[in-house]
Amino acid sequence: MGAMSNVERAVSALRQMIFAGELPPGSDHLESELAEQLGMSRTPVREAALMLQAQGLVEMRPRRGIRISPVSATDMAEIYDILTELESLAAARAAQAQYSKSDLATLATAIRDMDAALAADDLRAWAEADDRFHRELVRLGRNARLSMVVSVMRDQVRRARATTLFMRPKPKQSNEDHRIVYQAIARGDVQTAHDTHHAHRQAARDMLVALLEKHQFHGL
Amino acid sequence: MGAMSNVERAVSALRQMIFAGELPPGSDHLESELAEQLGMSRTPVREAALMLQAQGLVEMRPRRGIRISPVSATDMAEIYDILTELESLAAARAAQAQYSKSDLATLATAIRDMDAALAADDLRAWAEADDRFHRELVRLGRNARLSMVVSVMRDQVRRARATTLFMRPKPKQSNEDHRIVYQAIARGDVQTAHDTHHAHRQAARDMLVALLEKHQFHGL
DNA sequence: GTATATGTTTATGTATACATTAATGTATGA
DNA sequence: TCATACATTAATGTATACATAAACATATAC
Repeated sequence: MGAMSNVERAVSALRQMIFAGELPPGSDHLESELAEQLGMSRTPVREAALMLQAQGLVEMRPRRGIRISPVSATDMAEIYDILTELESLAAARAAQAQYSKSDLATLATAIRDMDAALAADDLRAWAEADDRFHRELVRLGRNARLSMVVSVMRDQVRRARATTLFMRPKPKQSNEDHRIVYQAIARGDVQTAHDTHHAHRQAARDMLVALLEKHQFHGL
Repeated sequence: MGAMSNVERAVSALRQMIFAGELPPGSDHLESELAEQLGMSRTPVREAALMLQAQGLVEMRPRRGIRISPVSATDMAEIYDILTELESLAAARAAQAQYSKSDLATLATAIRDMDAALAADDLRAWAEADDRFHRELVRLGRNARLSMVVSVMRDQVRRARATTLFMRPKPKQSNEDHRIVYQAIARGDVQTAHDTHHAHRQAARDMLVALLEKHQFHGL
């Protein structure tokens, strides 16, 4: 029925704990501890940790336990550089694909939700809709591997957001950019879709890196 | 001494077998079979398979065994699209970094080796030097995550090369491109480095995809 | 002959036991 | 006091045993 293996349970539980900050960046955890917490044996925990390690969320170090990977300003710069290139390509491909208005409904909804969240000053809701927009954008680019890579990178960004979301300036220009990208895709303007999104992500990168550097989240 | 775990041994053995074609694309293998072949228990084989799965080399399907991932023309298009963007970024960053001639020695050597291999009509040697060039280029871009992603993608390309290397036209333009990229990096010409490499990879993509499509390597 | 239900097989998912080995603590000597 | 060698500890790496559940085959009904 609820055909979900313990490994899957462990993966999503650990992810949740990491994103919630319950397992703080840089902290170490024994396989046996985590296994007990999750009510299962070490085996599925180990396998889950291997998967999360492949996604850069944890590092398994011999005899030191499972370390929750820290995210430094440098890391964030690396990640955003990758996101910038790959998402821009996805935007270009989406524009090339000649999608109909109804194909783009999810994008449009996300944009409206961001507007609403911003008007209501609800940053959490904004971040959620922003995620939704970017995920859908990449999906429209129709490259399964690219989607995978981007989603792994976005996971790592998400972890820093607890820190950055309430320190960064209100994302006003951001919504403007999204709208331009959306319209470019709708009318098949490949260049504009690509370049606008590229600039959008690059701006976000510079802002976030500066923020993290300023607040000395270097090794955290 | 030779501190190498069975998991590591399993990973490199399986990689070798996959690249050598000993485990053909699309074939299925039981954990227990592989374990016996490698002279170890299922546990390290399973862990190795999980890692290779994260890199897209195999797929673990419940009760069907470990499947060696096939690489179709569509897959190749996806992979090259990613390689194109990320390697071009690396080229741009390398040009930005103002490397000295001696920093670029490895690149230069790779180019010379490609020339020599081409003159001697030794395609294997050419492919090896070509790999070396691209690996070094990415390294010079100084983005650890990007290097990782690119290396995973390149592994998948390598698997198709057994098929494509001797069917494709002689890589003559290729060497020309490499030289232009090298010179652009050496003089700090970011735009040329980026654009030339971008076009270089895109041309390779189109050629390879056409080749694979023609020879109906769709599901293989 | 087809389709459904039932039984059998068997590969995997998980738990557990054990071997290995790195890290820590202790003692000895200078 | 400090350094080195040794013993101890304990976490991981690996093997193994077993429960589970999917795939296959068989049989039965229509």
